[in-house]
Parts: sequence; structure tokens; C-alpha cells
Amino acid sequence: MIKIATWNVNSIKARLPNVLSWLEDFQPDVALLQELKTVDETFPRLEIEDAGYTVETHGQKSYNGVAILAKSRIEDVRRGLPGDDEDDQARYIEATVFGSLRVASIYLPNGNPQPGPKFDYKLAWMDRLYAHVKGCLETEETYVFGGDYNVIPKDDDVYSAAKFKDDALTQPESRARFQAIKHLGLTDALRTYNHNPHQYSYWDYQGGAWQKDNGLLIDHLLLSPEAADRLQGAGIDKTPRGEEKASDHTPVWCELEES
DNA sequence: ATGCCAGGTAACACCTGA
Repeated sequence: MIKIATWNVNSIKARLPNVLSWLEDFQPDVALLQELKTVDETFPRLEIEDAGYTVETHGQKSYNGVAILAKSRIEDVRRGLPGDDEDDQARYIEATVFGSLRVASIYLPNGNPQPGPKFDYKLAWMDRLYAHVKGCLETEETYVFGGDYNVIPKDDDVYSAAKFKDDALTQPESRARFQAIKHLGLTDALRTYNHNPHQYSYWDYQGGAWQKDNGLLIDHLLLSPEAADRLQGAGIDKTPRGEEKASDHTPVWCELEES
């Protein structure tokens, strides 16, 4: 079985102890990380390698930054989306792990405030992601697109839809693009096994959101048909969110049977 | 309408996040 998890760590340097203990406890075969907030040169590569992982990063100073960790070689790495030429934001990395499995770590733009240039950037970025995913699926390879999509797909995926009515994460334009990407033929791993409302992957640091379970579901694992055929389980690992110095996100995971 | 936390940068305040 290959266990794949996505986790927005909100600074890999601030979160290193949490990440190392999670790797030790949860033992993912592949970890897709977002919001590294540091450049490749200062990513704590040796510590992660000592935990048994191969590492590929696409970092950036202060903001964004994505990585792929695997208990296998990591090959054929793509950094950035096609069409990112004028864009210096590090939000996408994709590579082959375990010989033939393609995985992507995605940090989709937040887009607030909306309307405005940040929201326009989010929508344009989603259009580029759509075009890229479409091309990937045409290869008929096994693909897992995981990450912080910064989209709340349904009103049931947030503790208060009313409070998020004007937020970029719930706008019809954001949801329509997320749906369009899924409708290319992707399967939402979590929703294959868990149809309950109010299943969250993010809780704000403010206002006791974690204690009140005032959360959002914005981290998703989307599987190509070839990956979905091998899907054996999926879930949310809430343990890391309750620990000291936690990220505001918690890992979402899925398991694929070996090919 | 704004701050509430948290992290990074840089400088002892401001930006970004969701």
C-alpha cells in the first residue's frame, strides 16, 4: 500500500519538530507539503532525509513554497505550471515517485480580498491548473493532485457559510473552476469514503477555532482514473492540529494499492 | 469596519494568510 498525504505546514522551519514527529508516527510513503516559506537552500533537507525521505522542493523567500517527500526516488520533477513564465510565486511541484506514480503538491492562491487583483490572480492560476491537468490526464498515467486548493467546495464544508459568503474561498467563480478541474475526470479521495458534512482540514489560529471546531475543508487529494482504481482508503489526520505549535492546517491522506 | 493569531522580514511595525 502507498500512503500519500498533503499538509500545509505554514513554515517548514517553524514546523520542523511537528513534521518530523508526524513522519515518524504517520509514516506516509509520500508527503506533499505547502507553505514552506523558505528558499531551497534553507529547507531543512538533512533532517528530513535522516527521517528516511527523498526531498524535492520549489521554495520561495517568506511566502508560498511546495515540496514532495517520498520513501522512493523522486524523478522527472516539474517546478511551476505551464504559463507561469511571468510568475515568481512557487506554488506547484510535480514528480514521479515509486517508479510510475505522478504526484503534484499544489498551493493554490487564496484570492482575498475579492473582488480585486488577488482574486483575478487566483482565477487565472486555476485556469492554468485546469489546462495542465487536462494534459496530464491525456497521458493516462496514475496521478495524484494534492494540496491546499484554497477552495471550500460546498457550504457544508465550512462551519458558517454565512460568515464566508463574501470570501474568495466560496465564490461561485472559485467553486466553478474547482468543479471544472474535477469534471475533467478526477476523484476526490476523501469524499469517496466520507460523505459527512463539516469535515475540516483547516482551523484558524484566532478565536479558539480549533476548540470550537470552526473549520474549513480546503485541502484536497484529486485522483486520476488510474489512481482512483487503486484507491483503498482516505481520511483526515487531525492529530497534528491539536499539538503544540501546530500548523493551522492538518494532513489529508489516501492509500493506493501497489500496482 | 477592524482586530483577533501566527510566521517572516526587518527593525521594534508591517505584510500575508484564510
